[in-house]
Amino acid sequence: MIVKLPDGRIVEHHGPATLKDVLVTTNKELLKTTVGAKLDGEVVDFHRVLPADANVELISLDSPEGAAIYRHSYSHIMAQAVRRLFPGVRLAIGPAIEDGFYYDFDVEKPFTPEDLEKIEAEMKKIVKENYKFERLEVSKDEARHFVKDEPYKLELLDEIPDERVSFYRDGDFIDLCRGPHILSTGQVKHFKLLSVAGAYWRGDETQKMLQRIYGTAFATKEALEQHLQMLEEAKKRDHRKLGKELEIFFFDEEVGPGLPLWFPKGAVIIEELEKLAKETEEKADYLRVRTPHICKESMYLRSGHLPYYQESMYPPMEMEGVKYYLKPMNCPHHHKIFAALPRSYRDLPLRLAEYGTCYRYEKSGELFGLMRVRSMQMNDAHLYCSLEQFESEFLAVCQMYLDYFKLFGIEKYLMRFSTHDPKDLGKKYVNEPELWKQTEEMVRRALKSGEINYVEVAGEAAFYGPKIDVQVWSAIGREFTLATNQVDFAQPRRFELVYKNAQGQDEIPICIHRAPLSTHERFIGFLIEHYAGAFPVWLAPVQAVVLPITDRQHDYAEKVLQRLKDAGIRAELDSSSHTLNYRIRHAQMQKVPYMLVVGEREAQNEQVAVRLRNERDLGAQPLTKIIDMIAKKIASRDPSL
RNA sequence: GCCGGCGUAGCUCAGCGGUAGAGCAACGGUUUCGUAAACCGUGGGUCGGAGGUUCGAUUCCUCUCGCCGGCUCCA
Repeated sequence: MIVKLPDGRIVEHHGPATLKDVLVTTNKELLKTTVGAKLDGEVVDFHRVLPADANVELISLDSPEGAAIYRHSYSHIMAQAVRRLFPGVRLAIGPAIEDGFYYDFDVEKPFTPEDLEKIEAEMKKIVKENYKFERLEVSKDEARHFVKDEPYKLELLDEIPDERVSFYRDGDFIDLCRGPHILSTGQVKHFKLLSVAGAYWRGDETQKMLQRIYGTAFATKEALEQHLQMLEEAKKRDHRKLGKELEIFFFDEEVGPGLPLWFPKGAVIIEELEKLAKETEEKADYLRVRTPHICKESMYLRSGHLPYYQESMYPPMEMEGVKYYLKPMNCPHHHKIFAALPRSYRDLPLRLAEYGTCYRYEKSGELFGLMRVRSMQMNDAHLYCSLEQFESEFLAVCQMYLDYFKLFGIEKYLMRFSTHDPKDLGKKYVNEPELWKQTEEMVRRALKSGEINYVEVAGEAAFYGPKIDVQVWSAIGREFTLATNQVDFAQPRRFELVYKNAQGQDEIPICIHRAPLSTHERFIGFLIEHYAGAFPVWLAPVQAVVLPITDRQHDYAEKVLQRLKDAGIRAELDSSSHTLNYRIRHAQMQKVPYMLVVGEREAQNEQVAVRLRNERDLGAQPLTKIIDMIAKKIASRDPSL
């Protein structure tokens, strides 16, 4: 047997053995820092008897695979503690997740924060008691007998195809589990329970709600502390906190949940984003349109929104016996614009764009600051094209995302190709099985030809077609779809959209829905966190603040302010009677990119002393030069100061 | 929508069965200052809302609204 150690050295062992046997005889030290091994890509633990010809690579505690193993072990330790403290509990599932673990429990009374403390204390005991994790393999029948009082485990067992299944035991606790696990409960000592929350069994809202406890664990005390501190830091860049502090947006109880109000500073950011979108779309030959916020019921019956999207729509208002709905999407209105004129193949691709205002009745518990709201303005456009044009149109849209992301410095994102799940046809998705297959294949081909990295997820498509979603994460780690690029084969048919092809025959166009800049709400929510409130100059609500040192420079400061404004720079003058230090601190906390200090010397020489938001001091500079510099940064949307 | 937690001044928070307090902010005055908090003073709250228990409720109970952590769902 060949064992590759984390430092690259190789250890040989003769005959079959468990990993533990090998390490005990060759390198006992490694028993402390190794949590398992990789055997032909499969992760195995200490307990597996490995064949004589095995070629394994050790997994150390500090590797990502190692972390997943000990975190999973911690979900067992937590379940063990819960079982000791709440004997009537029924166990559901307990996996490792990114940065931690959870376990779902069915308990009579939901856990309180005090319960969490008790559970944590009990877990510490279990860690100290240092039980070995033992693997037991049994037949399914034996397994059923083992878990006869655990309804959730029985359900899980029924779904395991294998004839034999494994259990893991540590001390007084045993759980159905594939493994692998750490050597013993004392091998990793640093953990913390973070929160309790309700969670439906199998994530299905028709099923029973269980109690989920989240926790985190790390190989070292330092790593745990660092992680906890990172969580604290993340809270500081939470857009809900910064949004109010920087006077960007707020919510008002009386206006309603999920209905943000934008302060003037927020409106500035919106205007800048719209300017960017208009410029970009104009270059790409998009045409702007405008549509009303409501429409009659009949249009949403035709579009398919009413059968497939109704639960996300505000209830209708009735006038003169006709029902009107607030629009949850802009597409039907745009389809009407396509249909309003006779279209020829020469008109295609036709790209209709609008920052459309939509309203969606999101369930109250789903609302989340600006990231999930009920009123939103979408960076929307619908591209109508022929089958032949599809690929290049689709890829051009993907390229547009990537260009935007580069501009904003967005590096951490995931392109997700969302396809339909055939079992939901007619329920979540329009019932066109063949068209679904064809369209999805078309998108797959386009993605491959464009060499775009993506993951494919079934069951996440829009009701009218597959889509590419760009996933990002909020400061506190919640995942959101930022941009979206969707293919629609259903609505063009339903709206009877046609164009005359070169042979003079009617053809149905394909429609691409796209929103690379997401909605103003979600995009700005995301940007606030992405920049931690320190927007690049072109987006900063206040780009420069003029700070006269004393009242004697007031006139000159006014002049500087005027010159800045004349150059199109959003500038303010802070001539309040606070000390200079105070005013600098204030500007700094408002994340104003440029602080222009003017004292006696600057006033005499037509200069300003420039302090940057990043605390760099450019010293005294000619006013003209600085104005020129800032104006250039704005015009080129330069991310640097 | 579901499970749990929380709502006290603009913000961060203290208090608690006898009708409210701090710091910062705001406002007034003094200060005129060279790169992250000058000094003094003043005002500000139907303690989220409604009902109940009580001689008396911000405090205890019920309902309701909103927010937060998740689940589900999504731009």
